[in-house]
Amino acid sequence: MERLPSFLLTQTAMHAGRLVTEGFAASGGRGYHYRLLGSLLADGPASQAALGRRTGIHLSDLVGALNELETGGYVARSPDPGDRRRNVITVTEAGRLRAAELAERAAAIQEELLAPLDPAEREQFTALLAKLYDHHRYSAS
Amino acid sequence: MERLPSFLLTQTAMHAGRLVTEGFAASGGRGYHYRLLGSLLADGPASQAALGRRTGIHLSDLVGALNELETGGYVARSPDPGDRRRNVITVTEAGRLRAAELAERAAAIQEELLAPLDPAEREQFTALLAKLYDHHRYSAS
DNA sequence: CGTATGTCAGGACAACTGAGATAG
DNA sequence: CCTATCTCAGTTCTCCTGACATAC
Repeated sequence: MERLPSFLLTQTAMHAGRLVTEGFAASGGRGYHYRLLGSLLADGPASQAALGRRTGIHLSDLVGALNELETGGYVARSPDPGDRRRNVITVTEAGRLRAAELAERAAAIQEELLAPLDPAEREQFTALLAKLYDHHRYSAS
Repeated sequence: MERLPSFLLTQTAMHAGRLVTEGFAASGGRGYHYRLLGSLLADGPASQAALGRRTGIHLSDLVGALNELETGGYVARSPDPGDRRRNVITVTEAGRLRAAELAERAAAIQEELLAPLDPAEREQFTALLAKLYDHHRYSAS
């Protein structure tokens, strides 16, 4: 049981989730904020639907997360002139600073999560996880 | 972002959780059932409080899961003669068969979860996860 | 007309909290 | 008196469903 991958995975992820929630809460943020700002900075402005597909965040939850980011002045919603159903989400200057702040937090969280692993093991672990993630991402749905 | 361990871990675990829930539901069971029967068979009968500590299942949730197992005739609750606050939980003969059935399911689930990894990678992955699990298990709390 | 988008209300599930009764 | 055990009611959190209005 203590060697069952599905068990180890879900238990460890639960702990990781707590680290993320608490780590970002210490900066007054949430994991979603980092994911969204990161995606917008890495791949450019996008509509909400596109953002949802990119980040894996559910459209229903996106609305709330973007409201929070907009209230903080970190992103702006502007109507897409080419398709009036869409909002184009862009990162503001404050959002850029905020993203850097959250990235620091994120790094600290990874450090805490992976503490017992040496650099080679961390690399291995991440690579194996990515393999699983990609496999299930494309085989499901 | 797609390389961030905490992200990969929680996303992959979410998928694993679904595989577990669906896989066991196909046999009319739950992940908790397998965890509990497995722990009882591996480490012997126990009180509910001890079982909770062994399996990481919350005491409140244990009550319900044991009710289900008891209704199915897989475990028996009997008062502990040495401490009348306690129920001693034992596995019945039917429970033993049930555990074997669920173990088969569990094996199929691991196979599906780890499908893209070769045997050596599976071994590595499990060992690294166990290292993380143990670390956080004993450093937290 | 059918499909995509953004919004909202609420359901399902698991983890957790708090309170109680009983026993040590 | 304080702590441990078992039980249950109910909160919280995330993920998800369904419905709606609007625009393509």
